[in-house]
Amino acid sequence: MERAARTGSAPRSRTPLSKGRVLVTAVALADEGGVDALSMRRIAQALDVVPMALYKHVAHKNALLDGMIDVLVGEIDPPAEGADWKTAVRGRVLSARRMLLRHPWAPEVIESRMKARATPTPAVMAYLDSMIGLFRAGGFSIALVHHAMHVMGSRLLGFSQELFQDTPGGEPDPDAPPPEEMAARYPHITALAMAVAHDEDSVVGSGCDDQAEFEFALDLTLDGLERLLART
Amino acid sequence: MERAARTGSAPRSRTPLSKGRVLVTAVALADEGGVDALSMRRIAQALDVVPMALYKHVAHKNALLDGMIDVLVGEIDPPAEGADWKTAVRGRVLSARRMLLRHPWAPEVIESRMKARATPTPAVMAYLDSMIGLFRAGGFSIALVHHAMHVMGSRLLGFSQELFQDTPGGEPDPDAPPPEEMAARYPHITALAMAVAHDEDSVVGSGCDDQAEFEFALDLTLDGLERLLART
DNA sequence: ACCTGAACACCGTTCAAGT
DNA sequence: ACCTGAACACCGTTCAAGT
Repeated sequence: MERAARTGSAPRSRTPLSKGRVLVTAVALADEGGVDALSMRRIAQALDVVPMALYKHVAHKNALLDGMIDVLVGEIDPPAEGADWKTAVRGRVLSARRMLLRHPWAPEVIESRMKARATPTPAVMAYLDSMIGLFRAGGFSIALVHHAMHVMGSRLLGFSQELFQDTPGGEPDPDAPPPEEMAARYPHITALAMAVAHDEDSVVGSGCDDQAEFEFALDLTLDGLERLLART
Repeated sequence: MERAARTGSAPRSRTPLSKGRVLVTAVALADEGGVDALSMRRIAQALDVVPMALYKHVAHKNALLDGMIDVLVGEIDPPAEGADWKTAVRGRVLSARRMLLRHPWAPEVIESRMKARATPTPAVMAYLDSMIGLFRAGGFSIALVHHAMHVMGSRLLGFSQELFQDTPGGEPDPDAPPPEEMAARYPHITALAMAVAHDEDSVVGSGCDDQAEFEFALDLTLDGLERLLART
């Protein structure tokens, strides 16, 4: 009877393997368990396939990571039509940030893969090209767009790049100093943390609105660029 | 005679192992071969020690990475004395950037470790505390420093966060499209790249001065903050 | 010709056996 | 009590044996 259950049909998943299915599965696994827990063997297992079958669709693990980046970039909204450059860029960056919040492992992977590659992945190239197009349509000279791209940097992909999250989580530090010693050793950080906590009448513990701060930083940057544009 | 050579002295390196030696060796290995090639076993080999000996000085590999970050942050110059806030912050960020250029693997490690930890590593905490102190001494209100920290983000540690380096290197892309197709597919990037290449009479190939662009972006940010400060 | 199991050369870390 | 070799449970990827 075991035999009957297995005869006449594919022994594994019915839908055939494809690069797209591999990538989407890999992204889902990374979302669940982080990128450290992502292995070729685990992806294969999730797809109910032998590990070596993956190598028909991705050359090696780095190529898989590149493909995953492109899946993510594909989630960024296209630019708003008919909007001025500033709102178009702003909206797109905020869309990129929403994507990053869904995939917290993305910055690390993008950071490592972008540095290893001679040229960005195709989807990133297309995204950057379209972004440059938005600036150009807004009246930026080539030289000024070049500056703008450097100024925006990875913020274009929604990187918030905080050095420390005001809303802490993650591994509790075993040898973290007690609060009173913290206050003595890092007086300025402590003062800031306390002020922020009391500042707003927010329900959440930290009192720091990350989204608002991101937009604040983004707007400061865009305002700076706008000022440069007006000067020419 | 082999026997004589080995008796009466430690069979391996004479200087005793210490956390500092482990960390410095790990940083050196990462500088040479990148962080992917860094393993506990390889560090042990470089120190002429059995792998397990490392675990007396670092709890596990993540703790080692944290320690390496602190070594790097220790390389950042202390703030200039007697300078106004803007030059003090500017100088320090540029020092951080010089550090990052010496350790290209750093952003990836910082990115991944900072996200995993509830609180930054001790050296990063001290650095941020001192940075906040610079702003405060310059007359920034607590609320404004908070904004400033979000605006500066990981630029404080010298992250240049380019999405693509104008001076390409790294793995050549096997399935990269030929130049003429590149131009058709990414017209804006191509136009920008060509303009930048011809623009300056630089000796280097690319024509993009990364250092100048970094300072440009940094100054735009600092100017924006200065404007906010003046408004209060 | 295609697919895949076993094998290779690595990992980080545990643990028990040695001194 | 300390140190360490062997072992465990994983990796990514090669390769030869199977169909």
